[in-house]
This record gives sequence, C-alpha cells and structure tokens, in this order.
Amino acid sequence: MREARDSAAIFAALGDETRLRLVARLSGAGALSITSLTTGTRMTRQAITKHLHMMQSAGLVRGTRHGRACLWQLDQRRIREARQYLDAISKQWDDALGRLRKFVEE
Amino acid sequence: MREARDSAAIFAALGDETRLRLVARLSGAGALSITSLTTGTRMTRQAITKHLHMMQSAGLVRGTRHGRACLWQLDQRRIREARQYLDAISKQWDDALGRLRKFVEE
DNA sequence: ACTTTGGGCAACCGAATGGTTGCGTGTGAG
DNA sequence: CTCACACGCAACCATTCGGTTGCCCAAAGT
Repeated sequence: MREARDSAAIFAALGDETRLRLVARLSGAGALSITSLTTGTRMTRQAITKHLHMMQSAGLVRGTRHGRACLWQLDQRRIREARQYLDAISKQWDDALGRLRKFVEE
Repeated sequence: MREARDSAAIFAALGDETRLRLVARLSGAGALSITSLTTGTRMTRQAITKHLHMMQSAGLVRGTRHGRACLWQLDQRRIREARQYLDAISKQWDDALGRLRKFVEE
C-alpha cells in the first residue's frame, strides 16, 4: 500500500469545507484567479491564498502567474491517488469479509 | 453534489497519518480492541482512543463494548461516500476539459 | 479476595490551523 | 504618467489538534 504520510496529506488538504468548495469550483471551471475564487466566500483574499498554498504543497492544485493575475487549477493526479487509496481500503475490507465468511463456513 | 461540510469531515478524519494507519489496519482485520490497536504505534492508549472517537464522530468507524474490551471496526459506507465525492470531482473535471476542447475547436 | 487488565475522564501542554489586518509591490488600464 | 487592481509578506489572534499524564472504574484471571 502507498505510504500513509503522503495520502494523509492529500486527505488533510481535502478535509476542510472551504478548501473542498474551492476544489469543487476549480473542478468545474478549469482555472480561476484568487480574487474570483474569493468572491462569494465572505472571507478575505488572504484566507483563500493560504488555502491555495496549503493545497499546492499537498500537490492538489497548482497556480501560474499570468500577467498580474494568478490562475489556479486542479492537479487531478492527486485526486486519483486518493481514490485509489480508498479503493484499496475497500478491497481489503471486502477480502477480509470474504475470509471471515469462509472461516465461518468451515 | 453532496454537502461539502459532511464530506470535509470524512476527509479530515482520513487526513492524519495515525488515523489512516488505523483505518488500514481495521480494513484488513475486521474488528480490534483499543490496546491491540495501540501496540506498534509508540503512542499512548489515550491518543488512539481520541483518534477513534474522532473518526466515530465522522462516521468512519464504530465501536461496541464486548466484555471489558471495546472492539472497533470500519463503517465502509463513509469510505464509499468519499470515493463518490472524488469521482464526482474527476467527472466534473473531465467534462470541463471536454467543453474546453470543444470550445477551442470551434 | 486480590491483582491484573482494558478502558473512561479530565486536565494540561505545545504546536498547528484558520482567519484577520496592515502594508508593500508589480502590472495593466485609462 | 497615474492610478487602480491583483497579489505577496508578515504579524497577530483565538481555537483546535495531537498527545501525554494521572486517577479512577469495572471486568477477568488467579
């Protein structure tokens, strides 16, 4: 199984309501600037910036300067990694249930 | 899409190395007591207890008293919910890419 | 009956989190 | 050129988090 530390970082990055909303928004819009991401959040631009940097250090998102704006977009690979981790957990769980059933039957 | 708050709680519960290890262990073993979960962690039993309670309040895990031991096991539904959330994000992302491509082509 | 063993509760602690404000800076629009 | 706009940086704050210690309780083992 994948290293627990890295996966934990991804999940931690997703484990905040504000950040999850940002991810949802980015997943539908492609790339957005910080100020446009700030509108509708009743939070400061700095708060959003912090969240974005946090997600970037987790590899969930990346931002590129474009003129005087800074456009941020998802990096979908990490999302896939997280999905795979959950898949592995589910599979292991199912296997364990299967073994248990087999054990009970014998 | 599902309420962001609940999903964030699930991801937050998964977003810690210790807890993720507990989940991995529980997914393979079925049901374990607190002390048996503590062995091999170089942490106090109380720390593990706190993590378990935290995960329980997120719906990830549930514990039932059994004699003087307390057995904890995964609740796989929340893991599925988390997977579905990530699936939705991925799908939305793919759709957005598709629209972008279409837009560029026209 | 006495002692181990598995666990709960509460207080305490340092460090990280989530958020704000204030100020400085480069870029682009008018 | 000038000014507004989008952003970065740093300090600061309250709260939460991850973890420990100490004490106590009840269930089992001997």
